[in-house]
Amino acid sequence: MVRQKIQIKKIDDLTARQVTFSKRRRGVFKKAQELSTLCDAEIALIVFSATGKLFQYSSSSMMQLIERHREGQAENSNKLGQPSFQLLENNSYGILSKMLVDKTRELRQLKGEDLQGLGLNELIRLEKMVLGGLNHVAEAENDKFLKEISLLRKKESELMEENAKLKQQAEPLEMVLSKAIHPSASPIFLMALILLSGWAYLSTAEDETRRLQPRRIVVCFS
Amino acid sequence: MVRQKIQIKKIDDLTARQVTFSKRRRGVFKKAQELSTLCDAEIALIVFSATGKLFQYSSSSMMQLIERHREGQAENSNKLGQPSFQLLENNSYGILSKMLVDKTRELRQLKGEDLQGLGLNELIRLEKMVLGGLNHVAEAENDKFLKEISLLRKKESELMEENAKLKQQAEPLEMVLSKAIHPSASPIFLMALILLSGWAYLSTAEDETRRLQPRRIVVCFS
DNA sequence: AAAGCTATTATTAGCCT
DNA sequence: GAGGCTAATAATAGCTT
Repeated sequence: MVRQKIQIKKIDDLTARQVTFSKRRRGVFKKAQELSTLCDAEIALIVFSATGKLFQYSSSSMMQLIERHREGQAENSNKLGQPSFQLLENNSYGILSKMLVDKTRELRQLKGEDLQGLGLNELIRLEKMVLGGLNHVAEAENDKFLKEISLLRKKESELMEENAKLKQQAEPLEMVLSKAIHPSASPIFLMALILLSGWAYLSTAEDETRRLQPRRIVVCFS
Repeated sequence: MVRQKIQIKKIDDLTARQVTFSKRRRGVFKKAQELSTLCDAEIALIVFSATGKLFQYSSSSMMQLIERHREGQAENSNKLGQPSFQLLENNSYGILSKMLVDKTRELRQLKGEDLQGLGLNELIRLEKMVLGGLNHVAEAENDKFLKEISLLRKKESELMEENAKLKQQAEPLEMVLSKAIHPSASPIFLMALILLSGWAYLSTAEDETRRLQPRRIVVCFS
């Protein structure tokens, strides 16, 4: 921004990084305050330095703003109002249950998003026609763009896969909890499930590809 | 700050206030992001417009940052969770424990990735110098690229936040497990709780639509 | 209402003390 | 390290479309 333009990436030199942190932190806080005053907005700004020190600004009460933010986030949630949800809300598993509901909603929204390309290939071809072989800079740039996009898409795909895995891990817990607190669950019934599940897990977990197609299990007790 | 210096007080004209809000909001968010990237700081920024609309930015997970802020404020360093985790690793709850360990490792690797830009701005400027104003196609293409990249980065950020949230779900799981080793808990009940999780997973994972409506189970003993 | 355009002010990177 | 300086970039107020 000054004597020389800098690129926005982590500053290597520790001293320079600390100086920049101190200067820019003041700048951001000032901008936040100005925005709040000029436009009658409510703002909360929390900054942790790399060393873990906390700096904060809020136009009114930080707690109030955080609470309002939490409410705003949860605003869209209750459509899955499962019967078990009501049951869980007033007991010790309420927090966990609520988190699961929120997560489920977010995943549904995520899946609804359109992840397709935007006709980039068409534009690339058109550009090549116009430029011929003369513009090497543009081509290098395109490569850079395409690599970045490819990287981001790969990352996105990995993240979605991870999300799916995490989701699969988490959801059984919800079911477990709702069942676990049911007063009529018999210890013998649960023991039977222990035997079932232990065997089923061991017999499928060794192979990732089999996990999504568990063996069909037939168990007879006599 | 421009054509004429303004004083920092609430802007009277509604339209002007909205325009300024939109412009300056972008500015503050950009500054926050730059500070986070340049100085390796963790930042959460929550903005409510005068009309109550929520805008937010966070360098990692908003929930994590708010939680960290709350802890920092309370100054209650309770360091819970770690002891119980340690305990779990060597006991009979190995399956669940292993799932947690794996997930934690994956998330740590994910966080270690470098998500910074790749000097695209440098290339863009160079291209503009070479092409002058003649090549409108290339500029349209760049916009397209940049929008795609921006979209992907936004998506990536959302996914990472989601992952962080999913990770946080696991923490209650730890609490469940720490309760599991509480002397007053029934071993049979807790074993059932844990292993049923594995069973429920296997019995529903094959079908996305059935996941929230697990199969009805009938077990007969005689 | 939203997007683009400058003239101006605001911010700040690299130095220096 | 903290604070000050200044050239240079970044942000943006007031317009226009």
